[in-house]
Amino acid sequence: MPNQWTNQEIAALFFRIADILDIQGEIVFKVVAYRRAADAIEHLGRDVRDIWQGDPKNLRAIPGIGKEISEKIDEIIRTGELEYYKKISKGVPPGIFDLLQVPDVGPKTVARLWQELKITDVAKLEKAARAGKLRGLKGFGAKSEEKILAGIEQHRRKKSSTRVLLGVAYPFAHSIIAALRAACGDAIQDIAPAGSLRRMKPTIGDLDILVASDAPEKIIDAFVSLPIAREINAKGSTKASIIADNGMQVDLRVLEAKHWGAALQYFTGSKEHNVALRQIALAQGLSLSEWGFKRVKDEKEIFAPTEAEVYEKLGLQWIPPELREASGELRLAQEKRLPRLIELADLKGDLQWHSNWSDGSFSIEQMAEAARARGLHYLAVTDHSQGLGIARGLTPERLKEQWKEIDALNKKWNDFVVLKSIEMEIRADGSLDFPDELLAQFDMVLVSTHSALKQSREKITARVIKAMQNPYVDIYAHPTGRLLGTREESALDLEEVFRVAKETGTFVEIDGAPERLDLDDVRVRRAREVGAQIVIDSDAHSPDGFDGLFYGVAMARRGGLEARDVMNTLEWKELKLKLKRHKRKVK
DNA sequence: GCCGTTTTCGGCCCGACTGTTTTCAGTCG
Repeated sequence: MPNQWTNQEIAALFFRIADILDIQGEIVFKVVAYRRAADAIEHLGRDVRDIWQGDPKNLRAIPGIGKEISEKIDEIIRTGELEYYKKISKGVPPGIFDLLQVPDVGPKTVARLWQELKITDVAKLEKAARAGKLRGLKGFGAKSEEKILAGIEQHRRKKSSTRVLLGVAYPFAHSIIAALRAACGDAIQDIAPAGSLRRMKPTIGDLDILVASDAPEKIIDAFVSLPIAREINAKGSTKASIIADNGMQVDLRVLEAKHWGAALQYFTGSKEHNVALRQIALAQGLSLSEWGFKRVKDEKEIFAPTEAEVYEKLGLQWIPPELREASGELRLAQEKRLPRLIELADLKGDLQWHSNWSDGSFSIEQMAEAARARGLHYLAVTDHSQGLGIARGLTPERLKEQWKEIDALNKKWNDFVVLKSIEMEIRADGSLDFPDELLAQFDMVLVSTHSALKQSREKITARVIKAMQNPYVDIYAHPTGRLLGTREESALDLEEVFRVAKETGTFVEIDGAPERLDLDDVRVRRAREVGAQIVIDSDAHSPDGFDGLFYGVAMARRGGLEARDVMNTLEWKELKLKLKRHKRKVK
């Protein structure tokens, strides 16, 4: 029986090996190789055993994994241990790794602190710095001590603060942009968020905002004078950094319009995408930086005023920011085969949201009018079923009352329809909250789990699969059950779930609620590869909550989905034909 | 350690900043 190391655990081990080699002064390329391999495993989207299948050679299909590392993974899967790690980690104090996390303390510094001063954790480092003992090291002065103490302080702050949800950071960034536009008017030639926000990652660390302007002082002054600026970290002639009143760090950079394209590309990242892009540039005799291109042979500068020109110059299609994670997008752009990503406007309906019949705050009519105003054509009401008592889950009796209300409402519009659905609880034993006779009367049925989320992989997977095999179950919602920053994913075997979803014709959901964003990009990509059909829902509990569709679409875009991959881009009339219950009828 | 329409050996992204240096090493993003 193979042991159950997760991808994340295997990745963490290789990251740790990289740190040890780094401190030991191993050549950086070897260190980088381990980090690249760790990163690849972390973002695989499927269990590494599925690729392994008993033969380490299979693993070499994964970019960044060659002979040595594939054999190490093989050893970990087979034995649950890694001799090489035991060997190199011998005698390495565990506090060393925390030291590496302190800003301005890198592997070289850690090695010297450890060997020359016997400093093996952050507490000892702080003590030594305060006592003025670091300046004894060659190349260290009083300023180095100050810098390290400041770094320790920052490290502590960072450790205690969590990343901010995309659903919070996105509107916040755009409010800053609006405020700068209002304050600076024509002085702003262009302005955009960069970094992980522009790539629409589920959580955001710092905000990066880029401005093209000929009057940088004016922009910088306006920025540090914003009412939301609680502290000013740095203020120079072309960049500034503040801590906002919500605790987020916001960095602003101002540059000339001729550098805009290269700078926007550079600051959007990801780092891995940029590294790969520069390699492509180099192969064409071009050196790429945030300032533009430089021809290697004669150092001639070539500007890229727009981002499209950066990619075009390299013979690539422009790559949407959501895809820039070095997960195959560059090859697709070279072959001019990038997907035409889904957009918010492609969605015709929302298949999960809640009214005041259960734990929502607004009536079905209020929610429907809000959705209609956003351009949607249908909504499937999905209040909770009785099994979720805490959310005032519906009994069959109350359900019948709700249906009367829905029937009456549907007389109101001829361009909009409210459908009868339910968010039905899959009980811990895999049984469902309602009998099939009742399920048959819904327009569609969505299922999910809210309890016993810590069941073993086997148990929870079997539970979900059993539900998906029910002929009246149409959608499996927020599959992993994660709550960002609050609750880990369940141990569910998603590969198996996607496979069964395809086989049974059950849709899997991307839940766009900002605290969920479940599925994430990696899983979305894998779901499509396996052949599962996907829907995007808001899980709204109020009219504002329909913003969840926008964030859900962002996850779909990150996962490379086109409109045709998402079932609720269809009008209800067409979607209906895709449901199991209808397919069965026409057979 | 990985990888190959310039290579199975010899490369492996780029620039800025900092502090301590008289030319550079380390760190960061």
